[in-house]
Amino acid sequence: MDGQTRKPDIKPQPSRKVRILDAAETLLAEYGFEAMTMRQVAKLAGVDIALASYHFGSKKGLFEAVMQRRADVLNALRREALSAAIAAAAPHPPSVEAIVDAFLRPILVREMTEDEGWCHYLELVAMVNASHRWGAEMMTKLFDPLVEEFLLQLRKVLPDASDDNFYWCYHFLSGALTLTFAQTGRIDRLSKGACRSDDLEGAYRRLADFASAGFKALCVPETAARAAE
Amino acid sequence: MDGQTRKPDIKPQPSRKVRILDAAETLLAEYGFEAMTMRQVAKLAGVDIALASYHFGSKKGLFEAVMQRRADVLNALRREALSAAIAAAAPHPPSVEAIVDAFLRPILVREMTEDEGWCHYLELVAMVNASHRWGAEMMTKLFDPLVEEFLLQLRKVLPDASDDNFYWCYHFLSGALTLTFAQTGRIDRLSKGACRSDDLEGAYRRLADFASAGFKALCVPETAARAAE
DNA sequence: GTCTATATGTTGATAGAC
DNA sequence: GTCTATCAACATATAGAC
Repeated sequence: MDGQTRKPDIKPQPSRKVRILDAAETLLAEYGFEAMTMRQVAKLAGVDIALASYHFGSKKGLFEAVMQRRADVLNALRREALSAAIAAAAPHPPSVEAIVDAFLRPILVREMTEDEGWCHYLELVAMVNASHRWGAEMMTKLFDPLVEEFLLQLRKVLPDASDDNFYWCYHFLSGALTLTFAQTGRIDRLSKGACRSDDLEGAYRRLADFASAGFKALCVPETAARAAE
Repeated sequence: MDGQTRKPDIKPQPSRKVRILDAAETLLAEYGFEAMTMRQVAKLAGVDIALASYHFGSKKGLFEAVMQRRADVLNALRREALSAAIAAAAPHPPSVEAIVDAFLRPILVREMTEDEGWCHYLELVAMVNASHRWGAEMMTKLFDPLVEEFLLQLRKVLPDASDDNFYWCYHFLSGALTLTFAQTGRIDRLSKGACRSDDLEGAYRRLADFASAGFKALCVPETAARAAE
């Protein structure tokens, strides 16, 4: 696992390959895929321009590697959180709130909120999700397999929801989620300082309540009927 | 108003300036700001490459002109819808549902759902909203003045909401809204055909219910307390 | 694995004729 | 207003030395 001489006291600098990924992540979040240049990446990573092509084949390949890297981590954390929610509620299925919480909370783990790299990644996910060009394909590939596991659990506590209401609710949650964690700073201006984009903990808590209420309003017939009064 | 010879039976071709705006709108939605080239714009508009610079100064100027054009139209329609909702409910303030409806419904007017240009514009708004680079500045400038009028009305029926809950709710609505009308096609895949991205009418109806329920859950103390049980 | 050097193409912008 | 011609800068990608 560690073929190097010995682990120094000071945190060793990441490998060049990792530095390229980090640099690309930062620049993709800031400028988007087309505006980011391989030259910028090489410069920020402190390596030669040709090395990125060597490791990732092409600019597109580098982009995909950046997207995949943390998607794997996030999916693992979410899967874990979902399993824990199921175990905690057994033998009953977990509540809507518990499932939504398991979906959202992993984004808040210490490692993420304190790692600048994760912030850049979440900005990037928001751009990709909203993008006509990559939105469907990339988000589907990266996240939807696990999303389907969450929806399967949600189905058990929302058995009477129609398919379309059910999926649209997830879609609304996805839009609110990606925009919120992109931390664009718009809400800071609109609220004149009452809300801060970087208050991820506060945003998470409110989004969980907001989305849970939305799911119930559309996916629980009794609630839906009452709302229509 | 019409300095040309006579209005022909066939719809006259728009002016070159308008054709440039239309072309840029299409290409911006498809490729994003940096990836779109002035050459593509000129080719699609059927004009010379230099004309876009002549009319709009620069690529950035063209981008801003595209964003502004339909924002003005949408804001006018929304202002009208809000006034109508206030008039209909007078002397009471309109309900949460009525205000949210006035905010969302203008996007559905016939002219919009049938005009391909509007679809491109809405894709573009989703990208800008999620963009760290332009999100805060551009959305604030284009849309937030009118958003504040809507929030002022919402305040009247949600007097006990805390400022932060209130603004976060709008933010969630904004994310769900822009992603939904971007029609990225992701939901089509996830739902295996049960939902269609281009079902704007259905999406609007569900989003109105979803967001109204969310607002009430977070901004009505009684509801919020009950939700916490 | 890493870098130098370079091939080959495209970009945004503008000066100036009409 | 509209177009032709052109520029300097910059892009991705790769061949080949180390």
